[in-house]
Amino acid sequence: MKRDLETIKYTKALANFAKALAHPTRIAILKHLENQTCCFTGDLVDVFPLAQSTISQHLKELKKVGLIQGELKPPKIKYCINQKNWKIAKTLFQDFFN
Amino acid sequence: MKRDLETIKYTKALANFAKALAHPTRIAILKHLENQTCCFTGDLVDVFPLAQSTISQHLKELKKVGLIQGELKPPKIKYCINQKNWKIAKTLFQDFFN
DNA sequence: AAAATCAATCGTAAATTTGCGATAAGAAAT
DNA sequence: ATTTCTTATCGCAAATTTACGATTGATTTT
Repeated sequence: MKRDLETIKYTKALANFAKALAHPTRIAILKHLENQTCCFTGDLVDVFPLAQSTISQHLKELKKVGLIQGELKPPKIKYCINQKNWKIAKTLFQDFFN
Repeated sequence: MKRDLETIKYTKALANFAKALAHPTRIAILKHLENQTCCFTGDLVDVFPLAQSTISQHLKELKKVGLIQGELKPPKIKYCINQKNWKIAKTLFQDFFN
């Protein structure tokens, strides 16, 4: 194997997405967002048996990797899947598994 | 969302696979195994700038989640992709991304 | 039988992750 | 202006992950 820069970049990108998916709660949040189109932090706090701060932290991670985005609807925040990055992640995983 | 037992089981399984993929080295090891069909621990130690014990640890994680399997070829061990579980992981990710 | 080879495991340190309660920050409603 | 509502952030503890060198165990070669 060559392990050139392109390969390493691709590998890191995939590992980053995988890391974001590496927790059941974050998987469930994304599934929820897929079904509901969008939702507020509070909705998730009602669904999952976790503290509000914990949910917020998971949302932060998903936002950091770009899988979701938050839209200000004061005083709430509406979270949605970031379709562009979602597609990128999908493609990376598809390619990885052939 | 229902969050029934089936859903939770599926979610945990996917998160587990994701966790195994959540490190660039493990992604690269799997890619390497895909290309080479199979290989020995020592081959990987030559490819990656990591200690032998570290590579061994990553292999252990991949084995734990079932993505690879080791066949004894004394004094070496030949590692291969576990095709059955690979397919399962592939399907889980495919379903997840629709 | 002794030395060499290969890979797993142990022990340990540093970094990261996960979870919580408490607090802060922002806008809306009173 | 004060209170209320919603969510982010801080500070902290516990658990997990990552990496390494050293050691061990098993097998092969000498």
